[in-house]
Amino acid sequence: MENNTRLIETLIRGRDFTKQLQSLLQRKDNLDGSVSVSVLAEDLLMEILGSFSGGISMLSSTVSGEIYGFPASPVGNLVDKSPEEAHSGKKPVSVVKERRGCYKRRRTIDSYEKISVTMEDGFAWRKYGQKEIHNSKFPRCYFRCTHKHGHGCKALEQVQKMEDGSNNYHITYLGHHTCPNLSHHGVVLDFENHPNVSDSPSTITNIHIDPSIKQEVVDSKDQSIDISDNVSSANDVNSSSPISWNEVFMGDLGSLIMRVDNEDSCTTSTSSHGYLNDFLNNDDLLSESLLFLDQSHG
DNA sequence: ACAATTTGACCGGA
DNA sequence: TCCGGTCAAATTGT
Repeated sequence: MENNTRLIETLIRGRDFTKQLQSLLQRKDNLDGSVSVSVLAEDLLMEILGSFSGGISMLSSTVSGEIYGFPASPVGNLVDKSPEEAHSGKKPVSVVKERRGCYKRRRTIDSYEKISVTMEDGFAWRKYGQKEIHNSKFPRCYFRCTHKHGHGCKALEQVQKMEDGSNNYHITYLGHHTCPNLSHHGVVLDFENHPNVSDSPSTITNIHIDPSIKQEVVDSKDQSIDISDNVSSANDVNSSSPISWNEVFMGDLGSLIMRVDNEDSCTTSTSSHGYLNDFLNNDDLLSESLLFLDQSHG
């Protein structure tokens, strides 16, 4: 219960920071020089991301501590290897046996997907695996946050090249960054025109999200996603589905901001800013999102 | 020397 | 048993 209070406080903090960022970005519209503004915005973004990540990880740790849990010392004893074992490519049986049950497969919660022209997203990722996927032309690459050890950050990323002939990547994010220094490695807000969104003078370009991005929450197999449909409809103002609150929480805030900005740049008739404003101004929606989080983790 | 990546084996859910 | 996610030794890069 005390945790819930802390969680709410944390999320409210995040909302307040987002309000500040919003007014900052609005102020930016009236300014031509945006260097100091973008620095401020970057700091605010860090605060926001920290608040949301903190709240989410609080919830994760209290409700389902094992979701992302890895055992502290999963590895078998390699010191006892005989010289023969050490030189053969094969691992000794004892080592293999001690690895049994050494990790738990994560559930497919706290994930969201997006399509992007680049794998670069401002976070520092380290590749830890690659797999050929059945019936897929391209392998899937597995990344974890570089700060997994330093800060215990449990964020994971899966990247697979799309088979539709484009050079887009299908990126799945699992978990949230809890490392504190995320945006200093490339998530920089600048407000120069992006070639693909030249209509908007206030486009955040250095977060790698393309205007065609459409993100979805995926928490069950039944919610299969036709990526190509989503990409095509993302630029269709009439079919563009409203962002939902679970998307707000499941996605990273950079994507959220890009999406809002993107729809703005597409001069959609329905003000997508409304969704952000709703979140910023409506305490009921905050409670609603908390309820959603509670359910999704239960 | 240390960090990052590659790659084949292991693991568990379906 | 299959398939995809993860581990960790070996290899490569800085």
